[in-house]
Amino acid sequence: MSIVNSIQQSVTASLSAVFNQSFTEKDFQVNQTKPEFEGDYTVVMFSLVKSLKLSPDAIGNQLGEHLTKTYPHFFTKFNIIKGFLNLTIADSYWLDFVAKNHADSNFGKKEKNGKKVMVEYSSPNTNKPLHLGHLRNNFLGWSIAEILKANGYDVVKTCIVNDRGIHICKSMIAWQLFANGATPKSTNMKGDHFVGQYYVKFNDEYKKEVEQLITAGKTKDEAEKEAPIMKATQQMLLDWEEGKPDVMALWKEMNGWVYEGFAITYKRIGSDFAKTYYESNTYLLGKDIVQQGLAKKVFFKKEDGSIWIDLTADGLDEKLVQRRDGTSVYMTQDIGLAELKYDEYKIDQSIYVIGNEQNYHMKVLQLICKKLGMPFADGIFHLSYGMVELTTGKMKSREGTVVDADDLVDEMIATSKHHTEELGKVKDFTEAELKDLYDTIGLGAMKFYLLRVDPKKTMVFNPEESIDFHGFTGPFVQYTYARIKSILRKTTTDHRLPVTDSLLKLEKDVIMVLEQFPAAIEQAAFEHNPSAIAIYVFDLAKTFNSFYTIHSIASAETEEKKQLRLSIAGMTANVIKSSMELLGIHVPERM
RNA sequence: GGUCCCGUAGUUCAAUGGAUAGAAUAGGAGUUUCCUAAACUCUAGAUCCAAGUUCGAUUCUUGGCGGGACCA
Repeated sequence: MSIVNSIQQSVTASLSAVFNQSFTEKDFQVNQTKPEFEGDYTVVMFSLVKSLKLSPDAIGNQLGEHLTKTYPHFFTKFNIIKGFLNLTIADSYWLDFVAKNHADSNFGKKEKNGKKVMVEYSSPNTNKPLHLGHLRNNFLGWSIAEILKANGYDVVKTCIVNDRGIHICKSMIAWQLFANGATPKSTNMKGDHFVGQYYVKFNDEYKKEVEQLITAGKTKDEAEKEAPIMKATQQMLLDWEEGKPDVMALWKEMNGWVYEGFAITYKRIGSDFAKTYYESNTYLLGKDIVQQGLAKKVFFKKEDGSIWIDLTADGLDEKLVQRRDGTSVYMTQDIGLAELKYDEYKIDQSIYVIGNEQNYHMKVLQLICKKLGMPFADGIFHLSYGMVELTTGKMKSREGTVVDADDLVDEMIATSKHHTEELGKVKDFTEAELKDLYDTIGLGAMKFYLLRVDPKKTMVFNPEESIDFHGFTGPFVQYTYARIKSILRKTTTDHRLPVTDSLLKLEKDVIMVLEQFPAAIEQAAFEHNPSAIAIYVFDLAKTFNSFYTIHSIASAETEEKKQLRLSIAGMTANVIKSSMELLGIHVPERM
């Protein structure tokens, strides 16, 4: 049980004993005591004033007396300041905590709870390479999956690849027109970048054609519709839907190139999927659901034959679920895919890691599923994340300000290499060890930078800050880990020695943070928020750094102190490693 | 036009309705005969505005102002 839970229990028990009224842990708050006051944890009295009809200080006094008398091995001291009851926890409690948990590399993780959750993330289009925004998505998805695993869930990671549609045909047409048969191999390019070129080429050409038509006297609307390259693209989409062999062959070949490129990027950044869905296989799903919905009168048909759902009673609009020509829309496919996922994996929860521009869409999706009585409807959760902007504003592909994922990873790793060489601490490493270290630090910095912010919030990507290795960064935490490992290598641990010393302030500070790790994991899962872990582990590393710069571990005052500090250090290393793993970040033994 | 999200030090980010709003970075001043200075210590600096609810509001409500997204 966590310390906060223990305090809540004893306080509820003491309250009923002293005041002869029953309370629950929700009737009062337990916080960590602010550093400027004496004590470890604080119970706030104000919320009890009304029901007890006593002053906060009077309640605090009686409660404090009772607690220290009843649980002398847990609470040693108390003081009351302005309605806050500050409690000091016995050193023996903290020492016991370290003794029990310091060697447990699974500390903080929960037993399996028998529930299964799916995390859909990444979900790229096959017409261009991944960019900075995708990185936030990938890191979030991976991390939330790990966090849920640590909370006892079985996790199925999935990806839906947007591999069909007009935008895919655009790069195909441009390739046909301009490539002269070039391939990624012949041009020595990564496949996704190669195909992305033609998507850009399409837009350039389209723009030219539209301008020409406008100069020839067409209106903007007409020009946009009549531009030959656009008409060719639309024809190609129709051909694709009919399964015309040459179009299918080109489509398969170009998507294949993209997948080869994606595979390299995914491997580097550590994304993986238990199952990949392809839109080309799922885009026809959901059509029968439309019919069911009509029969259940959840949907209605308009005069032109199009099918809608009326969500005005829920504060939303009417939403189209099938066009008048009988073709389905994104919403319908998404309902179909949601059902497919449920049928295939029998999941209790389905998390979608998708940007916040789809908030409305996802709200409607869940609402429709509920109205259709889908058994999985309540389990749908949209992990909505904010856009990544640049210091100069938004990323715009048309203005060429999109930060490419591969370039960024290269740059981060190059910077970590440069920095490491400058410091010259690992000159004895082999080539392979060095490469590994550069990857660890570079990717660590990047992942930490993107995960340390609350997912819901729009964040600003500052290139200079992102490659900073000082302060609130991945390398800072990694460095603390490496330092601990270095100390552990140079000392010998003897766990048979009794640990009976009392605690110094800085020792206790570290132990208190360590004790909060399980709570941090729970919070991160509850909020679907990896930044809770990033903030936690940074706090731990910082607290540990302050501790061990003042108190030597290897040459501690006594052998007992040394063993205690080694236990604290070892446990800190374990928890740092576990935390960073939850963020998808490796930690180096040396750096 | 409708719906939703966001405004906190110069900058980037924290803060289940709780004490004097925390960090990082940039600025200023220091720390190495001692476990890796990618570190540590000290210093200065902020809640968009106006009402309301509350013992207590960055947090909740309403109205402004500013920024963003989505739906047509």
